[in-house]
Amino acid sequence: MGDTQAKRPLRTRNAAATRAAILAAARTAFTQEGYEHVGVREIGAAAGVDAALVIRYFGSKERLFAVVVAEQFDASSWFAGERATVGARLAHYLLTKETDTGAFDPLYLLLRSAPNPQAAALLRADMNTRFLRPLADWLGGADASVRAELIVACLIGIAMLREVVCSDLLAADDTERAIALVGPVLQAYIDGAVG
Amino acid sequence: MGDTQAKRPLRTRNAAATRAAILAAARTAFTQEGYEHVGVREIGAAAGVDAALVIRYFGSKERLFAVVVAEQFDASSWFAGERATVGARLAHYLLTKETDTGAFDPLYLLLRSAPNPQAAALLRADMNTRFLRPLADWLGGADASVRAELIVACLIGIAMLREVVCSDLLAADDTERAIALVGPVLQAYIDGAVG
DNA sequence: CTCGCTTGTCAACAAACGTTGACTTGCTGG
DNA sequence: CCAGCAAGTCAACGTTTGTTGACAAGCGAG
Repeated sequence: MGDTQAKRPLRTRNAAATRAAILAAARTAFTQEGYEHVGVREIGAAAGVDAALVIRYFGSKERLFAVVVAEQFDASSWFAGERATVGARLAHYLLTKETDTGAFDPLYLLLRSAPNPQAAALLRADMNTRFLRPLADWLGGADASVRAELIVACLIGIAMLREVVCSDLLAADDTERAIALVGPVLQAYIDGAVG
Repeated sequence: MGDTQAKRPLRTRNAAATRAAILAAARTAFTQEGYEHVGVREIGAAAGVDAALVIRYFGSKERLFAVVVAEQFDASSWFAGERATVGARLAHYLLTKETDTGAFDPLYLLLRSAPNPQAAALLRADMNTRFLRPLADWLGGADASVRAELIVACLIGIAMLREVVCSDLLAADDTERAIALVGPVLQAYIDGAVG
């Protein structure tokens, strides 16, 4: 966050390290601001590098975004541990996570970049192959794919609500109540105990 | 959709009618493509008018968007009729609605324009005052505002999933199953019968 | 009929964008 | 030690964007 100066090398010449720095900067920026609101100049500056180098290393902004998406889309960390408590833990994570942190979260990457058609195409592909499909396999049972989608829809919707309509509701006071309301629903989808 | 010619007046001089035409064009365009992917030139062309006139009538693109949002954000049509069947009807509407139609839907306006900070601020305000608050009042009971938010989150999430991840899942075959799974959850939030 | 206000168009603006090619700088193998 | 290639910078391009001010045209009142 502090290395915006460009004169002193600031890092010994190393293609791999520079590439990694660009990728890390892009990951943070895309997650926080979305595909279209991040410029390659901004990414370059955050990595302590000229914007042209970003293009030279990744071909285009779109391909850089594709690398970021492919690199980090992963559902396995979310749906792990004891199955009976996944719903509650997921609800807790969703509703207590700080929204303004730079930590990567595929959910925020998705909802902040979805309106762009090119970004949406990339997100669509990885969302299906790396998230929904594994989740459906993990769920098993009847209507596994539909249940997987509804779980993801629930996650996206809550993240979206916290992101866009953040001010008034879902305030700190109601967080516990919200967790108590969301958890069982998620768990019902996981167990296939609805309908 | 067909009146793109600009030479012949095509409409008698009428400020009110022209303003309405611009507003209608903006409504459709913003809903289908989102705030940032619509240019004032595009809106003007759809209304059979020069882009400069759009600005002269509404001050700026942002204010035009604000008018569109304020004009149409309304929850009352969704949460009407027999209370016991609202969940099922809502689920059916959500999952069978054609996504590519030009029909206005505040949900799509929201999720396609949310990444833009200025648009998000406007959406946030109207979402709260014109949607969540009335819905919470209509719901009543314990945790009304939290339940209202979770209902909206569910709607947004499903719309988002259909919009972004449209290809593989939530296909036509599974629609009935999805409706059967979503309806009861929404109804439970409406009745306050969760947790 | 004609004056004058309203309605509308046109050309141009400054800024930002991704991208490109030519240039300079630094490390390293022989 | 120095040639050569890799790593990085710089200036510029062509578009596209929202917005502006000056100008043309139409309609109603007198």
